Amino acid sequence: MRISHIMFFDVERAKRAQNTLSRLAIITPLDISSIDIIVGLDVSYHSSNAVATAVAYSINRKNVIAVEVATKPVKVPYIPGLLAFREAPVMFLALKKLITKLKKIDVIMVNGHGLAHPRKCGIATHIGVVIDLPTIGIAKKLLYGEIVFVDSRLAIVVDGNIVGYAVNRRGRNIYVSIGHRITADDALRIALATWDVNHLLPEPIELADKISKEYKYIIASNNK
DNA sequence: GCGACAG
DNA sequence: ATCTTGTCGC
Repeated sequence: MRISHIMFFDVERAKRAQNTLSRLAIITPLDISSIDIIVGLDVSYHSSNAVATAVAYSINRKNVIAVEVATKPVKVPYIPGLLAFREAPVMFLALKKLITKLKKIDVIMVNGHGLAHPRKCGIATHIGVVIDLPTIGIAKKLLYGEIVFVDSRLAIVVDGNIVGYAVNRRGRNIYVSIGHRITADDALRIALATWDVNHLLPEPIELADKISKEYKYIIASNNK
């Protein structure tokens, strides 16, 4: 039996890349009033294929504007802290398809963390820095950081700084963190502005997750 | 060495 | 993430 190339992933090199990318992450306020199009990014799997879905959601119209799906054989194992090297490549494929069909994108929401990460470079920050657009990380579980009560809110603190907030939904916490070109407060405002009270996740991510699972068999078989 | 560990 | 029926609880 031949050794799978999945074993040749260079962990130390990946961590060095994250340290480099994290230094390029920018924390800055957004003009909330002009924000409209939020893109949600998520990935599902079918056998050895990753299926990424990019959903463009309009805050003003409270509706989906466009959807694009992309697939790619998975070549990197899942290692906590290094998720971006497994999922970002296929997310970029779906994102590029979507960008060619839209006038503009205001913010991108990624399923995963941003600065709430051991090297301050979760997948949301990784993607944001690479394409230089505002990004927000949305995760169902905490990976890194401390939860601290600040002004009656649950703040995610890393190295003494608030990098995001935990939002209680359906009795469990959902973690919203800074990805790139945004502040923790603005990330929270935008997440709440797109959050359907009946759903566990903000709508762009909720929809990307559902659509990705809905089409993975069709897309994956179409990929053979 | 031990435990934790996004999707 | 994914493999999966019934089942406990609001």
